[in-house]
Amino acid sequence: MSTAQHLRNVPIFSDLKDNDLNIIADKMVSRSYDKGKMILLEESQGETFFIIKSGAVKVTRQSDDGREVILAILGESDFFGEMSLLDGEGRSANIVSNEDSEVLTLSRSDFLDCLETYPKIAIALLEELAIRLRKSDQHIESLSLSDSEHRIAITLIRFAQELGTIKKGEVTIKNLPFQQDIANMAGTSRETVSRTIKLLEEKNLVKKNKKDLIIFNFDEFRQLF
Amino acid sequence: MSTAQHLRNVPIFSDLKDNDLNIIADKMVSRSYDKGKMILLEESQGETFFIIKSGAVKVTRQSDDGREVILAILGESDFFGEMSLLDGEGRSANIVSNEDSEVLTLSRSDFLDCLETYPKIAIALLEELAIRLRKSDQHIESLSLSDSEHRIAITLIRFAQELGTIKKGEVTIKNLPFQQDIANMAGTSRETVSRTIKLLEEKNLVKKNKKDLIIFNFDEFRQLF
DNA sequence: TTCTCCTTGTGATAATTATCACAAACCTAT
DNA sequence: ATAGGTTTGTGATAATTATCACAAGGAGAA
Repeated sequence: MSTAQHLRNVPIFSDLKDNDLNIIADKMVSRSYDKGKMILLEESQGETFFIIKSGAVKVTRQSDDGREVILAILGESDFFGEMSLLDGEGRSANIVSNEDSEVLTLSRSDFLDCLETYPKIAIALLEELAIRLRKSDQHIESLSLSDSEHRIAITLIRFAQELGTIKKGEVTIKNLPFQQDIANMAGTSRETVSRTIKLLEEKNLVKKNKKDLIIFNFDEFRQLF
Repeated sequence: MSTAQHLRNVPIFSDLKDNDLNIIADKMVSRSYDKGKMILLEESQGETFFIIKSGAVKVTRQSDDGREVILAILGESDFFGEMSLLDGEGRSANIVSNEDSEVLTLSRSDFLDCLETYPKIAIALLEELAIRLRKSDQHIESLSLSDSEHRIAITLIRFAQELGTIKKGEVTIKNLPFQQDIANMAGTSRETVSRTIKLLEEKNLVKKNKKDLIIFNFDEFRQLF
């Protein structure tokens, strides 16, 4: 698939005319990262905008003693790197390739030019940031007000929405992330994740199947948490 | 002060020419809210953009059983209401007037017109949203990885940065918010806030003075937490 | 297959923090 | 100044969750 065709799938570019899309596509450079590779380091200066062509990345922050929080997992057609381009501050998070991934990159100046030239892109980007902010707010709420069972369930809901496939009310999350990653998203410990998923199974809300997790009744499940 | 003069202080409008500023100012309507009044209700449809002319507001989310998280406290020249205008979703938070406040409002369509007409506003707004997202990320990190002492200290640092006055390394937070509000921001209980502030006083890091709180050495304090 | 490494399950225990219950301190208006 | 309403301080206790320790399970390499 051509670069322009990839961009077509990215919400912030989808409003553009073919012609304009090609102009931008020409400025982009493709890079690949093996699973586990660090793509962006916290603290470093932000000079690049990234769009995920294939694969997935983890957005994380780390404390001094090495524990990490996972802020988000981004997949195909998602983008990152925009924050420090926009506000000029250093990176606020690490980005690690979560599978072998290919990304398209745009330099700082080309990115900012784009925004000036195509107001529609800026507006679409605003929309996307608003969505992310909304998710962050929900995340903060759940960390502040919910116990670990709820937080873990909410994390599973997030995965279901992003990686799940629905089949008459039943959602299957293929390749559920490791318990440690779920714990790092839910702000709890690995052991608590293990115990809680067992609890949810005992309540007949979910079922594990090898590396997959099935949520029997997704609507009811969301209702509950 | 005229509406246009107020807008001049708002970062997202500060790049505009006087002329354009006046055009926008003409479209704005002023409203006032007494302390404690609900300005925006979670779940309701978002149709208005707000700029704070004077006073302060609390951005909160509430759980079913009535407990609340405070996501932010916004003051003069800050704005809110943009999120649901941008992504079309319902409100994601409540806004409550925290003091008697005056706000300027802009209708949905005027706001969106502004963004189309003045790309600079859209870019400045992107910048502001990036800053907010960054703060949210930090907030999530601290809720996930820190114990209550750290979270409370971080909350005090936030207040110091937003409401504090510095005097040779010493920051005074005038009119420290209620312990209950601090607790709702830090994701802990009111009692824990009381005990923790006492602890910080015993460590000679801060001192209470009536309704004010003094952080003796702000740089060191930030270092520690 | 078998060995090794990584991931998961689970009990026991410790640590942290919430909750409850008041008393004390502080405001504000009469 | 006093009364009534808020806000804060503090002990005792309970609940939740982290941590430690290790067994068991699974996946991939030799």
